Amino acid sequence: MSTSDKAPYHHGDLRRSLLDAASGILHRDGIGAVSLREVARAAGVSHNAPYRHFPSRDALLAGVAAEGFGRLRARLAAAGDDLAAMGEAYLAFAVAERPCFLLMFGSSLCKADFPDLASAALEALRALDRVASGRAASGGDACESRTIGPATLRAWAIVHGFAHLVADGQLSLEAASRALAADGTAP
Amino acid sequence: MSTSDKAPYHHGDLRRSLLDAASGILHRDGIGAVSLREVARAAGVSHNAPYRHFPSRDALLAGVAAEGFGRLRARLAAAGDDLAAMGEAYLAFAVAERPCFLLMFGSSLCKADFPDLASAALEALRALDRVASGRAASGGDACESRTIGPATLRAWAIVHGFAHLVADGQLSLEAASRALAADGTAP
DNA sequence: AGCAGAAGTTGGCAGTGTCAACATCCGACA
DNA sequence: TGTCGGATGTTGACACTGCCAACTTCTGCT
Repeated sequence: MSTSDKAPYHHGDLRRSLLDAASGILHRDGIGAVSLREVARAAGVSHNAPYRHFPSRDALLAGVAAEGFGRLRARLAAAGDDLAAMGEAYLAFAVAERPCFLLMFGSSLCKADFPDLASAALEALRALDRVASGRAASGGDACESRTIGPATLRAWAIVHGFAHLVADGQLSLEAASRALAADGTAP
Repeated sequence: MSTSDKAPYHHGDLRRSLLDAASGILHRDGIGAVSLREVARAAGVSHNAPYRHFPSRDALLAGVAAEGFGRLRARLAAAGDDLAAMGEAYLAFAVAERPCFLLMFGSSLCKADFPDLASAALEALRALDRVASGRAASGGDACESRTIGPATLRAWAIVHGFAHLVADGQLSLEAASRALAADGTAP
């Protein structure tokens, strides 16, 4: 409606608009407020248009979550090869994008149902893995979760635990950040 | 309908029945299936009866979650004063009561809205705190989360992180358990 | 030029949470 | 003992949701 003044053929790029609208509502009003119809309304289309791009509400949410993992990955990558910095970045993401973080790691979406989501998640964690298992140095018996090393697992659990506690409001970012730094992601 | 054959006055003890029914549905079909109407149906009352005992669906879920924290507390207490055992117990709870665990630590319930829930949660963690901060031995500058010590925070974050990863199906219980033991809840 | 199919719309159904008004039954008080 | 207040449970309704089916409109390709 801004780039073109002629109301393009159909819409131009719904799907993108839907993802953006959903993301906006998610951050503004929480996951409970993200209904297919509300999203459609926000995108200016009829209540059934989303079904041409997403087979279900959960599929839309999975799309939003997958993009969230993309942003998380970017943040982790920006932290370079410093494990501690990555932990900070993880935490910062959980705070800055709390609703999305909760969506990404919440139970509402079964990752098995959405391969794209699962791979986006794995992709994000791989950054963490690269650094953490490089740091491990010692032996390398691949843990049974074959794509992620044991050192990563430990680092991930700590950071993820703090992130959840912060996201749940049970802990302040400062306290978590301090505890994280003191803990020894760098033992 | 079993203890009395006469269909008692009103119901006897709805609220208890509602909590049980909700808990049953939660564990059987997941949180999405726990609707006020379904719970009422399972308890054999009309769709509006629950409102005499819970002001909203979330309040019912908060009640279920609070009882979950009670059971978690019992498990932690049963682990005695052994921090490692408590970690195992925490993990075991997350697996055995996965749906309830996800409800308890999920984002759907805002603890600020349900004081009973919040206090039940705190009560459960206090057991962890007692042992962990006893273990800390060193200085004791109370962390800003004044009811929980910093040593607890760290232990909690690790255990909680693993529990979430397991509950999300991203990690097997065995792997988490192994990593947890190796990690050093006993540094 | 015209057509197959993608993209979007209208209408409808079953299910939900919540509110309001009504019925029933217990316990307390006269 | 009889009656009445309030707690408990019921019926009915409303707005909202996800999803399905049938219909229209537009597009890119032959």
